[in-house]
Amino acid sequence: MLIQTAAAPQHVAPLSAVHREMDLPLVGLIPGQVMDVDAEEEIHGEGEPAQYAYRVVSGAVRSFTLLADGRRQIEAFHFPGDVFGIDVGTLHRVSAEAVCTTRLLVIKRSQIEALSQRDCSAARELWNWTAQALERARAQMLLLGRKTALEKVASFILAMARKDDGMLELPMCRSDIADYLGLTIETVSRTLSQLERCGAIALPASRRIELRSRGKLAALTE
Amino acid sequence: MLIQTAAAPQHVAPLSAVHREMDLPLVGLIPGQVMDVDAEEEIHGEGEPAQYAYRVVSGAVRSFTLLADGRRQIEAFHFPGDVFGIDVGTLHRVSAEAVCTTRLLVIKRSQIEALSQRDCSAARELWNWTAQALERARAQMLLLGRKTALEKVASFILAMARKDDGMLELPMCRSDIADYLGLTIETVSRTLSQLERCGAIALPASRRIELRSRGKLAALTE
DNA sequence: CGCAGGTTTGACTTCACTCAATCGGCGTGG
DNA sequence: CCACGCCGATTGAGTGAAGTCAAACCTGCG
Repeated sequence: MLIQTAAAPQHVAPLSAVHREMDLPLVGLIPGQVMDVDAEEEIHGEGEPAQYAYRVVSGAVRSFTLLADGRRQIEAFHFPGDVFGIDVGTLHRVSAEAVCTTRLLVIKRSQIEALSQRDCSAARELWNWTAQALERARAQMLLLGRKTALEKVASFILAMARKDDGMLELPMCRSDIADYLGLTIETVSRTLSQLERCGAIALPASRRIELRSRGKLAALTE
Repeated sequence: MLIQTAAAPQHVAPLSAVHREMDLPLVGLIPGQVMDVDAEEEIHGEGEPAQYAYRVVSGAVRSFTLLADGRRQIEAFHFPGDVFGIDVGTLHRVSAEAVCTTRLLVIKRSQIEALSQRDCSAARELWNWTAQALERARAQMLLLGRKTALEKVASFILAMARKDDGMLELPMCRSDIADYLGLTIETVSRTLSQLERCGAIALPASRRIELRSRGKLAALTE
């Protein structure tokens, strides 16, 4: 992390009130602090005390859980605007790492707690974030349990291309994609090549995907 | 459903205040109504307006989503005490059906809304239910994406045996288990037979599982 | 008793995994 | 500027875990 390497997030620079308000409606009532993390750096670990919650300003974050032998399931990627790390108990139930150089807003859990006890609309916003995460988790369960490799990769591309159109730049490597989709890197790679061959996408660079036919992709999504 | 067959849940009998309070701390402030549903009956459908939330009194419920071609992923089973059907938006994002004859407490969504705007602790409880569902969804994502058939079935048995010890009676059929674990009924059946052969469980009837060695099961869970 | 549904088992197939080799882009150093 | 090495990505060959299709088996019920 920027400036200091201590385990706990360090204050870097308070954001201007205007900027903060734009980025954090409601939860923005709490004075968040900016934190910069390098690529691959851990933000919080599974089982650690949940002292902070986070909002992505720029960059990307992966939340994941591990099995004893190291198999990894990435639960979600978090992009600018997304909130993560709000767990109900006192411990984080997943680990989170920066996928690339990432800037975060850090919010003290104790302040969230205090606010949500005073302000029902803040409590409601907390609920909203968790419900949104649940909604995504449900879609991911359907993908993991019932879709083929082709459908998984097509769904992934369409989900990542929500905002952009035509071209998208992936911040994560193949093994991140594989662990998100419940596949191996080889299968991800083969499937992307297959999508390129059939004209659905183009792959000008390994982390750049050009959408050639949204229709073909959508048809494969089932 | 009992008494009437209309799509909307029907009032049956108000529960005594004491009983209601025991079953529904906080959300119990709202006068819930009892509803009985038959096995296989739909409770709410995906995309329907979310007029009600539910709490299981007795029986079992499955929440699931479908792909266009009918492939099904069961997101969760709900047992006595569990709350389901609290979605944030105005529409249910999953379908719910009774696994067997089931008694539910039904709560009007509008009343939940109203209460959560007045009472921060009620809002917090709503958040809690959703967060609990998310927690389970995360564990299920790890299972679906990264566990083998043997690990999936062993995990399932251990999760179902949380309360009971030694013997457990499953309310659901093999295809429900298969759609919950991301497997086929044949694989579930074969895997159960395998667990019986290796002495981890006994299967005196198709829906009855006797735990013979929790250790062996746990070892297979990874 | 016989049917119907769910379940188990068997034989075979296939999709995705494993292992291994090769490719390609990028940064470093000669 | 080019050569080298590194690391992630791609591709290929072969394997294996789970799926498909199909038959047999319970078990409860009319």
